[in-house]
Amino acid sequence: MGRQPCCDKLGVKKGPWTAEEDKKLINFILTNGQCCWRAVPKLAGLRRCGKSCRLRWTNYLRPDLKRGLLTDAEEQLVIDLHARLGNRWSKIAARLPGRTDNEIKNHWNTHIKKKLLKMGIDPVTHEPINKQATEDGQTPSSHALDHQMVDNTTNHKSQSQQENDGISSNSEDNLSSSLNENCYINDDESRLLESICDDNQYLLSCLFDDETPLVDESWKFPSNCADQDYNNMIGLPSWDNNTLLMDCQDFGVHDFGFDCVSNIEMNTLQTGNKL
DNA sequence: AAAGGGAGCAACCGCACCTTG
DNA sequence: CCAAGGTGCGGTTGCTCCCTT
Repeated sequence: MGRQPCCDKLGVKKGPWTAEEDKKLINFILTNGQCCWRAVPKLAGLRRCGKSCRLRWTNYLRPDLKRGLLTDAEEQLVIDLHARLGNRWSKIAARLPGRTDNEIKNHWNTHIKKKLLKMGIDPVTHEPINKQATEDGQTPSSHALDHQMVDNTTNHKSQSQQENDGISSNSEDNLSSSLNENCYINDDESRLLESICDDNQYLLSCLFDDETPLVDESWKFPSNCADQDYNNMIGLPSWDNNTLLMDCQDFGVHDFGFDCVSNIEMNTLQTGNKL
């Protein structure tokens, strides 16, 4: 079909974002909200591709992002979800509030993969490597069957269509019911989830509260202790059931009564914006 | 102290899906 | 129904930092 490039390649800057560019993007999003990424660079005065702006915002500038290494509980959750969902990082990220698909993907490739290999577990199939070798050509275990199911939805490009038809949403978004009622989970996994639960009640509630995508949930700044601390840290007041974005769309940045942008910049700079 | 290599991470690329006219 | 534009996702690249020699 010969699609046009997403942006005019000429005069479009690439590479690491500068603090100035970040500031412009944050200011624009907080003032106008997220809409029409293609138009964002022009309106925000950035010589960047709209895609690049979206990526920068969703992965690094969003005020609800957690930074730093994944906790043990988060890591366990990623492993468990990866066993079920495969490399569908966005789906996995949706169940880890404040984490992005890119971050999880990177963490998986750099840390978890190695960890699993060290433990003798195949990071692709989540089967013990030795066991795999002996079971080659034999009837797959129930867990391996899980992966077949996962792979069937992961690898076929019609997967999102299935989701739209409500097929995949049964296997993913209703993960909780799958976990509890279907043979998706064995005793070991059940115990694992329980341990995750003990470690991080919030994460578990996210895992089993599937009605609302967590990526949206994470915008809400719930008033539990951890989030309160986080809000304080980045200088946000605590709001109940309001999304930051909605507020940002309704009011200009300065209507917040605090310098949100500079706080976010601080957050960004503190967390390794290498410039 | 300097060089080389590896690890980690930010960002880009290309493809596929979704939406709209 | 089809084509084109917009968006999101996963894979990959390349830069930077840190550790080892």
